[in-house]
Amino acid sequence: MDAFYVAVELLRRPELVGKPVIVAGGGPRAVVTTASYEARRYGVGSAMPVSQAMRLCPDLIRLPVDMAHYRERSAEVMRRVNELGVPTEPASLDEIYLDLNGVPDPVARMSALVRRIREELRLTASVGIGPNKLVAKVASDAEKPAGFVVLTREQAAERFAGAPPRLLPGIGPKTAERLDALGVKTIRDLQAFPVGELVRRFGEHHGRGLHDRAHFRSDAPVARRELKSRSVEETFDFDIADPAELERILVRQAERLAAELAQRKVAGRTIAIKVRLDDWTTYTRAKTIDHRTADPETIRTVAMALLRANPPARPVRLLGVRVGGFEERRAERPAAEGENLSLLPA
DNA sequence: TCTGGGGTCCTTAATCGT
DNA sequence: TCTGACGATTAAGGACCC
Repeated sequence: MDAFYVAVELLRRPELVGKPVIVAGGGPRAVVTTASYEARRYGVGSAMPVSQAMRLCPDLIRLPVDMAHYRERSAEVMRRVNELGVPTEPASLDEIYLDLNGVPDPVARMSALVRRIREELRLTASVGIGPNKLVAKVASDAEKPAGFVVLTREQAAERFAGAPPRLLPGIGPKTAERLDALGVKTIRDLQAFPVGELVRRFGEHHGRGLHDRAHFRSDAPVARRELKSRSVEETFDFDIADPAELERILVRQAERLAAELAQRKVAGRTIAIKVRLDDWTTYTRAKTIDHRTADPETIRTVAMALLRANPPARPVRLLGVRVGGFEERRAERPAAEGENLSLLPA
């Protein structure tokens, strides 16, 4: 979906259409969640501090985040997507992969879908069609908004050859910087870079991944993914140094998190806290217990023990709690002769 | 008035059992 | 009893994505 949160907001604020608009959190430390295309012309973009965005565009209109509403509108979109009856993989509220293998005329089906979304929901979507998720993703981004790009792997490798490596998903600021230092300025440079050298410098996995990506090779299946962890975290408007206050906040977060786990009917074995200090140093501390839990008392007690064992040395900017390890623990070890598997812990 | 919140995946290191 | 290989698990940090 194109500028999804803003687009949804503009449906109820039609007088703002055509103006530079952002959806952003409140408070002095908020960042931009989504910017309208008009705002982007000023250089405003996602993840930018709102303070900076306002400096770039003083007339910027700032709307608060209303996730519950975006979730509802997203469900309306996703219902229409899923009516195609093909395997899907939601990537977020506003992105979804479809496995169109075996679908007779995928281009026609997808343009009909986009038309439906436009006419029934008054929202615009962009589509990328390709032989794998990587090509589809980059193609869908290429002509936003309302783009519709169909490419083979070879066409993608040629069409984006002149673009910076940063265009490829998985290559972020750090990797782009390291590649730049190696003289790799474009995807073409990356395509030509010896894979052995990439492996030597970035490691087996990442190195080979960079080479494959540059050539738009990808074999990740379209498959729905299970939730692995759930967390609650909060950046304070003002840094907090008082340990008692931090503990009160942690208790609230633990209880909120437990409620969400219960609602989703999941439970986990690993409980972790996250602390970000005023100088932006961040640490996490985790403890894995012998059973899965969603119990507020347990989560609160473990989180509190982790905080007390690791008291922040400076004022705290962010505090959070996480529960992970949802999946069933499975003994991979082959059974010894005569061993009774049924006596093993779950 | 620098830098959110909710996630995933990978790497590295330590530890433990067979 | 010691040693090494190896696989699994845990912990911590970091890169990346929307």
